Amino acid sequence: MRSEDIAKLAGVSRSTVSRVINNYPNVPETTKAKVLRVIEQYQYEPNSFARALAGKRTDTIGLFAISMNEKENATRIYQNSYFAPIVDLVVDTANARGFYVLIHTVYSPGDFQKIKQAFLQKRIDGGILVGTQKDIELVRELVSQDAPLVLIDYDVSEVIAERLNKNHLAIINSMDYEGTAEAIEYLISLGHQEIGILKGRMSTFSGRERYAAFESTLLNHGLTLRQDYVLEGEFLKETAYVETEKLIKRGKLPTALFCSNDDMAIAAMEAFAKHGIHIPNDISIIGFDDTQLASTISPKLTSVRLPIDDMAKSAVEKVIGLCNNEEASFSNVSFPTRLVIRDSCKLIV
Amino acid sequence: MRSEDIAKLAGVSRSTVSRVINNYPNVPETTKAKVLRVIEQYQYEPNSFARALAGKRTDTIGLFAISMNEKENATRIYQNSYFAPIVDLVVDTANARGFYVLIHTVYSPGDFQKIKQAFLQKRIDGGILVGTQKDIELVRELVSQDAPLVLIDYDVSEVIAERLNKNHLAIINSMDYEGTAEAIEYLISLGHQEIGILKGRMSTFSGRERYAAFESTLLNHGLTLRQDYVLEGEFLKETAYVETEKLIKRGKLPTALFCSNDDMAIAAMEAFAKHGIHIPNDISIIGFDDTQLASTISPKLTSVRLPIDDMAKSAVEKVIGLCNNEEASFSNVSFPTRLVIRDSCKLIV
DNA sequence: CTGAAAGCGCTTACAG
DNA sequence: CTGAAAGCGCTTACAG
Repeated sequence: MRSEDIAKLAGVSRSTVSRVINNYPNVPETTKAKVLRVIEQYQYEPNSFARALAGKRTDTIGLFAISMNEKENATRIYQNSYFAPIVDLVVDTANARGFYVLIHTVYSPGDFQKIKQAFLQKRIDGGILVGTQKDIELVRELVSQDAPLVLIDYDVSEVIAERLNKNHLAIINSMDYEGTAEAIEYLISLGHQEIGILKGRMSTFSGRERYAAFESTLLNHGLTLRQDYVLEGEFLKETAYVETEKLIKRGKLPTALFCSNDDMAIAAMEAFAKHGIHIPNDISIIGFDDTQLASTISPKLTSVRLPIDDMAKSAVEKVIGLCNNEEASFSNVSFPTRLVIRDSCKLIV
Repeated sequence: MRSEDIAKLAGVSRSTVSRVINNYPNVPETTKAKVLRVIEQYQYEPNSFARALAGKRTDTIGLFAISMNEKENATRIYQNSYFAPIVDLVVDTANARGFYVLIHTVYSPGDFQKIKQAFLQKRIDGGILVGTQKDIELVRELVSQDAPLVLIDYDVSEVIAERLNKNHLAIINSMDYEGTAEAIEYLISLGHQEIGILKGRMSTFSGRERYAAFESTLLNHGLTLRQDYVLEGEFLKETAYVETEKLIKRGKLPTALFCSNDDMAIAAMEAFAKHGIHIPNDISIIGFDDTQLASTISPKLTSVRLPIDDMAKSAVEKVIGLCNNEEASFSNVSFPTRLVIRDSCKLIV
């Protein structure tokens, strides 16, 4: 069933069928109704490729999940508590707006080619990039072609410094700096003076932000930052576990440990438990991300909730807006985090 | 950059460029090399829509996640421990085979239309349907058009009984019946004689299979099936929690409880914990699915592991095979589960 | 081995 | 208001 067939059945030309389908104003209600009836009856759907080829959009956006850390179990990206809700919200929001979502994972630099391809082959109108280690050169190439692009969790100053073409570009972040500061302030308000940190991967924007906020909040309060309380966790459970055990073996513990994500917080809790160190009585723990596990483990973990829902929804709105040319050509929005207080931190007297 | 441009630059015709791109045998190495060099140099990618329109495939498969249970938090489908790994494996497997994945969620019967549309608009070469309550009428419509289709977790006898056109159709299942039987046999081998069940949603294939296996394994061993030990859990945490509390209030407990999924097992554990009933000393618990949480909670949950990886990978292989017409027109494969023994079941003496 | 031409199924100025 | 025609960028018999 092609538009030609519909045209014949309705006694009009293909042009008119097309006008009806695309809701052009200059077609009288009666012809419109006539055509629509036939379309309805035969469940006609215009061929999306022919449409796109003839100049219409594809009504498809790309969602590219980048995970290039060899240490992570690379084949489990959508089970990750960070990616999963993003997929959820992006797909739902896009679907609700009548867009399809093409989803692709990037595990190696070679896979970046696939992102470019999706654009060059005109498979998508725009794309959302999420995950660690976005390749600035790829981004440069994409934006130089005016491909509508949204970056989630990206350092804006890098974009500025690199003098990227900022047309059709949007950047979505969470306010990790402020969120971390709030968490540390909370610990301080409980009376903690000796606070340690499990750092995230410093090659990521969020890893750097969380550490920077930790450092400056301590300094602002005149607290000392002991280097043996600074653990390189790299956002990974295994690394965090090992580092925590090293800390324990060194003898002296901080009274509180800020963990740059929940995975590491849980690993630390396991390490402490194994050595008979009780949470929160012996040491207070605070996580980041507020994953599902945070409220499930015992004791329940106090954590900083990431505004993933807002970020994902906003990313879709932005990319659709950019495709429609109804968005300002460059935007940069950050959503606030929220400290969720549970049972893993203790008041010091 | 169009094939025409490449042709000019390489000093050949569009036909030849096309032949090179599609790897036709009848083009000499030297012309091939000449053309490839230009393609390389300009990073040319053929327009996917023009290709598809001219008869080539789209190299895209659809993944449709169906979740129509109003009680579930419908907007969280990809965070579900069942869907998330399927998305993972489907996307990865498809990407590795050079296919893109179009992903769409179905929350209401109206959304089914979107699946049909994706096919009618020729956006995809084939599709994978996963989730509860697949609409048999939709499936009938799709298969009647010979759309390559793979159904995950679907009752084969229904397909047979409904006399569907089985061309270009494949069905992938897990061996829930055998898995459940193994779990119950295990409990019996530990000495349990009074075994209860938290049932899944009986409108789903897996819900029915798991219950049927429970029932017949008890009977096979001459054990009685007490109706007050049969709880309607509907696969939901909340329902399971309420039903477990009712069981507790009734006074007499079974010595073991088989839960048709881990979510319900965890809810039951919470209910028992609240009433001071100890696991596994007072009651043994066994779950199904072996989700991430099973190995995290305390005590660690014994559970039946679903072969989700095999299922998802196989689904992609099947759908690609069907698109290539290299698969038998109908197939039906089931993968075995595996009982993962942890700490939630006790030997009875 | 290779090019000219038709065709895939739409949209959109253009002309009326 | 509406149709004939050109064009989107490919592929593929067809002819040579």
